[in-house]
Amino acid sequence: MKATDRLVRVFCSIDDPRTMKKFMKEIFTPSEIEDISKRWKVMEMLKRGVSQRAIATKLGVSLCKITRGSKVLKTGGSVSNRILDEQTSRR
Amino acid sequence: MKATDRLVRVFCSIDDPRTMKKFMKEIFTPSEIEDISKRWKVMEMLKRGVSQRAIATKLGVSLCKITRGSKVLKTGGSVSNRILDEQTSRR
DNA sequence: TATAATGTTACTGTTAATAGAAACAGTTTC
DNA sequence: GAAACTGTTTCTATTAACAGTAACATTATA
Repeated sequence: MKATDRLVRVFCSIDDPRTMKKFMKEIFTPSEIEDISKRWKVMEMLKRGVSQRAIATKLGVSLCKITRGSKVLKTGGSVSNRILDEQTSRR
Repeated sequence: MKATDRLVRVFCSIDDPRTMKKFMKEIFTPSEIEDISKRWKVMEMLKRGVSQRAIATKLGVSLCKITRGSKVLKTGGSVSNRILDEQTSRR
């Protein structure tokens, strides 16, 4: 099995948020954590219908990053899209 | 709750490897996935007692990256360390 | 239809991770 | 104790993600 798949399984095996956060701090650099958190926030805001320029201004993020997130959400079978849907409907 | 913590919870909520891999491809760039997979592989090899120079040669990875992984494993309460321990003992 | 708002793409400079290499420290082995 | 091996740190150059900005495309609206 490839290293990527083994890592995927490790992520799957962790279900406690505290442990997950600790693990992420071990395997990601601080700026990577910042980056991916921002990417997720972009996704959340796109899903809420906030305009790309408003997101850019509010988060201090460039448009290229947002377009990237936008494409993911439009992709068929997007996991991010499904998760955000579930979160919204649960409220 | 901060975006980082929300993202952490999303990771925790996924337990199917196929879904996890798909999600990671959505939120990480291809080179980031390459990078973190290599970091994990470094950890695995360090844990097996492979010398840092042997790892560097085999994986085409610089020593600074390996020292980074080495420090994580030595840290008290390292999640990576515990997971690798569990994997080893299970075989 | 003209204008405004929004989405998308392209370009340049910046920044963080890290490769590659060298140097130094500690340990082992002879 | 000298030589070899291993771990760690430091330095410079490279690379990918991305900020900032502008340009272009599409859609909405007045």
